[in-house]
Amino acid sequence: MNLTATEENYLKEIYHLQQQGDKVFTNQLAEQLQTTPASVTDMLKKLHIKSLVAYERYQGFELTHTGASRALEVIRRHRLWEYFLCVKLGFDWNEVHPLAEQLEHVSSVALIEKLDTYLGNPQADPHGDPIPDAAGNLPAMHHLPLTEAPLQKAMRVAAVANQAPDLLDMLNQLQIHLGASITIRKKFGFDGSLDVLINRKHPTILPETIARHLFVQPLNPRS
Amino acid sequence: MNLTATEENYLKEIYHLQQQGDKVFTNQLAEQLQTTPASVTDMLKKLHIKSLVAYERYQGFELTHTGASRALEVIRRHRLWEYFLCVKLGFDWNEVHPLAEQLEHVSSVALIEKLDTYLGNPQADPHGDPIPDAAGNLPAMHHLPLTEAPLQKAMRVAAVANQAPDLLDMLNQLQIHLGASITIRKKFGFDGSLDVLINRKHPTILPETIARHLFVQPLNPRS
DNA sequence: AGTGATTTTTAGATTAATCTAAATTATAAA
DNA sequence: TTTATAATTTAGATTAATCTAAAAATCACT
Repeated sequence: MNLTATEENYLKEIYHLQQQGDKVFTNQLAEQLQTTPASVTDMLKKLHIKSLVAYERYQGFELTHTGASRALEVIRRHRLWEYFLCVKLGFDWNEVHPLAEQLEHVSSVALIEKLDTYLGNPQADPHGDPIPDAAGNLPAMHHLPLTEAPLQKAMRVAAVANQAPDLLDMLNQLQIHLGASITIRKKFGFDGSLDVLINRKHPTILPETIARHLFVQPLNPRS
Repeated sequence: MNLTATEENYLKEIYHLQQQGDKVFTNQLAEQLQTTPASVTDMLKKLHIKSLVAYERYQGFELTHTGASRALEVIRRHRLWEYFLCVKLGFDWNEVHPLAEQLEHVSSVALIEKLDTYLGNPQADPHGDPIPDAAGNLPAMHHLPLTEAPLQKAMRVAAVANQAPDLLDMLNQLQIHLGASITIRKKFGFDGSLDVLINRKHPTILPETIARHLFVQPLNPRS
């Protein structure tokens, strides 16, 4: 069955929220989608009837198998377009999210498969987020949050877990891009801030609010 | 002011209908948009209030200067996406129209300008239709309909004035693509059918219903 | 277990786009 | 110039998505 752009957005957000704690709640989703709890309830009833979410009033909800698979299709489209916008059209990584939000709702299997081929079947989008394949499988990523990385060990930035343009803009300033090297020199107990070396050259204090969104991997990953 | 996808579609169709006879009428537009005359009237009132069409009840209507300029923006986006789909993604010219109908409504000036640059500022889409520049100027094309081309003279196919997949499919079969050569050997007075030579090799009878949609130019155009 | 605060849902409207059926205006032909 | 036909508009509903305000359910704490 065909979904509206709005329905697709709901599924996508529910999917993302499920990544941290399996049940999702009305207010949580309303905030994420910048809408009211009442609107969320309305939409949930509809998605429930379509068997895309498992929903019981007042009890929270989660995607059904079908719902998750539809969500992954949208995420696949979103990330492929982001990749296209950066790599082919030369957009900066902090500009592509809102454009991909629009492009992801263009519905055509043939279009996405040809785009994927044209781009060379990329594994991750410009923020390092994995791109599901046509069957909905997510390539495994071996990341850990920078806040949990070992001290004194150079790590490679592999993903940024937040698309906020302001964050990406700040990372640009700090010369932190995908592939950049970060070495933690000291962790401050007071607020979790990190004293780091960026690209083996620039010492910087990284607030925990930033570090939390950075995902890294060892410089020579084997597994 | 921002327009909805529906409003953009109305403007685009009005623009196309104005190309043949300046005033446009309700039923005409309703048929083109596959909707009812009542819906057209509703929308016209809205577009009139927004100063995009000059409209007086029962008297037909036409685009204002602003309306025409907005229509050309949509046409520009449509044709650039068609070009992208054919040239970069490898779609066939008879498949791209419905996809471009969706992509054309993604609104971002930056996106279209980067796409245009990436494609090398093409002058025409895969059907030979000229692509307006960012300022809304249409590159002049020097075409004439095949039905009015001289006899015994090899002509180059420069445009197809109808996107119907069935027509394009038929042209594929006949080996008529953009750039193909057509020589009219005889014109039948009975129904206007043409006896032609395609690509200097294949003699074929071309019904007037097909010929009407083909636009050609002399093989070595100077002007 | 009782109660106050929080979360969620319902009730009732609103806006954009659409439709059908009825009424109105224009047009063309006798 | 009347009148039948065709084109267009209006009136009144419908559907999807949204909202505010009020009601209901759950939760958390004493």
